[in-house]
Amino acid sequence: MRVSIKDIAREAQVSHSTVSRALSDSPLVSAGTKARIQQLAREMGYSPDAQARSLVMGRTRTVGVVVTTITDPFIAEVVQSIENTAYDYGYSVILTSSGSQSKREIAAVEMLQSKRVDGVIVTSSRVGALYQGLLERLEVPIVLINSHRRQASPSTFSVNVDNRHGAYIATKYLIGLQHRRIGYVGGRTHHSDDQERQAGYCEALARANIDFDPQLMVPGNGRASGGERALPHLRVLADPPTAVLCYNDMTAVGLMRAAREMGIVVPDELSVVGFDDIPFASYVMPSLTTLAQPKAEMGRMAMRMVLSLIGDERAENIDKANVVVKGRLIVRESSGVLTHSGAHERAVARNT
Amino acid sequence: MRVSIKDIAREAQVSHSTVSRALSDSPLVSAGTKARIQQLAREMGYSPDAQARSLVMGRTRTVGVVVTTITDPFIAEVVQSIENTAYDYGYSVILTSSGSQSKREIAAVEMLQSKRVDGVIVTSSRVGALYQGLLERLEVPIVLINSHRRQASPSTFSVNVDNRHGAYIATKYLIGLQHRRIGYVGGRTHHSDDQERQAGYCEALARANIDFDPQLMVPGNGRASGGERALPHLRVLADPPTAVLCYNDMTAVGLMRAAREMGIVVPDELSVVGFDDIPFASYVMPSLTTLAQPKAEMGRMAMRMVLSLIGDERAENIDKANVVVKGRLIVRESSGVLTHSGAHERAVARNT
DNA sequence: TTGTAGGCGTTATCAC
DNA sequence: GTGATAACGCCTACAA
Repeated sequence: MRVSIKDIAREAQVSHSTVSRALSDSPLVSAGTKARIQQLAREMGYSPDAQARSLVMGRTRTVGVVVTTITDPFIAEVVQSIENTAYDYGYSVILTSSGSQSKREIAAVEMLQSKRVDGVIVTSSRVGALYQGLLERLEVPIVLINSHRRQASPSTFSVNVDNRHGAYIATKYLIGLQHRRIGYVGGRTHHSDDQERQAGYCEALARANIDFDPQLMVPGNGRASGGERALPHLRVLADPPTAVLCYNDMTAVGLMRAAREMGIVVPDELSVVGFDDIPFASYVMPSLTTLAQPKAEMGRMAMRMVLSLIGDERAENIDKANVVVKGRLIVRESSGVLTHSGAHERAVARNT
Repeated sequence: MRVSIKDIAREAQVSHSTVSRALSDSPLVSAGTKARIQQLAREMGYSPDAQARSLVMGRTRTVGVVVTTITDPFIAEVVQSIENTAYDYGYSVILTSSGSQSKREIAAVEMLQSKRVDGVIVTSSRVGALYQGLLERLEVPIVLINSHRRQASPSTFSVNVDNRHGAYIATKYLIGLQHRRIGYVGGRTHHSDDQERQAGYCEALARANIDFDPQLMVPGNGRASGGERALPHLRVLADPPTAVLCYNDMTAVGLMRAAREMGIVVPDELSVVGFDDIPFASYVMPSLTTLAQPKAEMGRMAMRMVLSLIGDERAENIDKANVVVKGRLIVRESSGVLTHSGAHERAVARNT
């Protein structure tokens, strides 16, 4: 049988309210009985029932985290940071994944509502009108990480990477390496982050007086297969690109795989730059130059923003706003100065 | 204000018990009032309070999942499968990560106990005596995935990959490719899964009448850095290995990176085999031959085993046991038949 | 300093 | 069929 404060009360010959006070370290209990009760509670293996407490307190100290899939390495890092931060503040995390299916999005929101979470964090989703409406009906703070949404709302805030800036920096870097024919392989079209990255890419070209060539911009899908399929479209051009910026690292990885199969040497013949800096970016070969998103920081900020919106004093100095954080370029091996040497010479040279 | 069954009762001019019955679709309510109440509940935006319900029902329909870190791609896949299965059965998941710190392990168990989870799944942890004792005090079913534990206990079951068999298969495969000098780069020493994989490796050698050479077995740490550091130790040997089995994929990836830096061509000069089949195994270059663990199946089994142990009728046909599942070898590019050709010829040949 | 009583939102057991 | 009433485990006025 599970032991409750009543059981302790009986054992200690006091009322259950005294036990409750003693266990919450209230000053309204004599030091003696307090110590005695706390000791007893330990001995009896008492564990407070969070549900009963929440029922009367009106707070669960629980947040819901909604992801598309936790197997996405970017999302996993963000979630890890959310969980760590939640732990620091005495909160726990209910994890739900939607697989981008609206049926599961709906189920997730309903379940989080029934569980009476104090706040919700949504990561990397396209938040449709229906979904957003659902979320807002929860009447708890909502923080969206890298998620596009229709419109602002009083209780919904966001933490986003500066997509435009990131793509701008990355493209500018490639231009600095003398590249003039720079491709862009996108994510899913109509996703706002893809569009923003496109915009940053175009802006960098424009500032360097490089004509934008729509042929150099091909769509992907945010996964490796997108990059893999994109490369042939670029190589078939009369004047193919010498460098490619990819929507994200997985796209870049797929593109590099295609390059290898086509016998194109990266970075000698083609520079490749990704976006995200997933852990694997440094382990692919060649290792991937990429625009790193501050994933841990974003998770931490989102969690603290939720706390702040809930009214937790410990996080009151946190911005309650739509925060935009800047990424930074991490230069690795997949990018290099434009050269005119062929692959063959290079490969031989490397092995002598 | 949040709407409760009392609010609906007032509005519908019935007692709150009738509302409760109507909403749970009890046959003890007339079809008319039932429909009326359900309609009203929808209009008023009613959401049942899971905590209040759990309080009286004695079940939360929630399971706790304890991981070391969700950023481990193997763990992420397992957790995703757990979450999917939980969703299928109407359960939700509380995620906690311990970072292998006993302080956080303790906190996690306490929190899960307070939250009154119906069961717990622990992934890829070394479950120390203290930790296991703590878990068992929860008095709920516990299922360990790939986690070593001291001893059996009535409510604690496990789902494990057959480490010995997996390493045996992988090593046998390399022997079949004519390799005779085969190295093994371990995980953290004293982890039982590492020891079991070692045993499988040794067994395969023994059956092929290949002498076991302790010099060919070097420790790692389960991460890329372990593989990276291990390779030099192997190459410095008088008779270095022509193939290496690694404790896991990350170790293999690190080892391949070291190989590249040392100018060793995989698989021409060195065959590399991993263990796990993390998603990236197929994207590293060369792609990694590895022993795949059935991650989705393991997550699903663990979750269903919990349900079965809880007494959920829908999962009653599930084994309540210490299940061992077999992995299967996935041959990719990082392994090949032993040859005596040098790197130079090969590399040139490839680029012509 | 301690005890009594009420209530949080449910479900369940009785009567009627 | 429906409605009181109690109970789940906890917190918190209010009373003593």
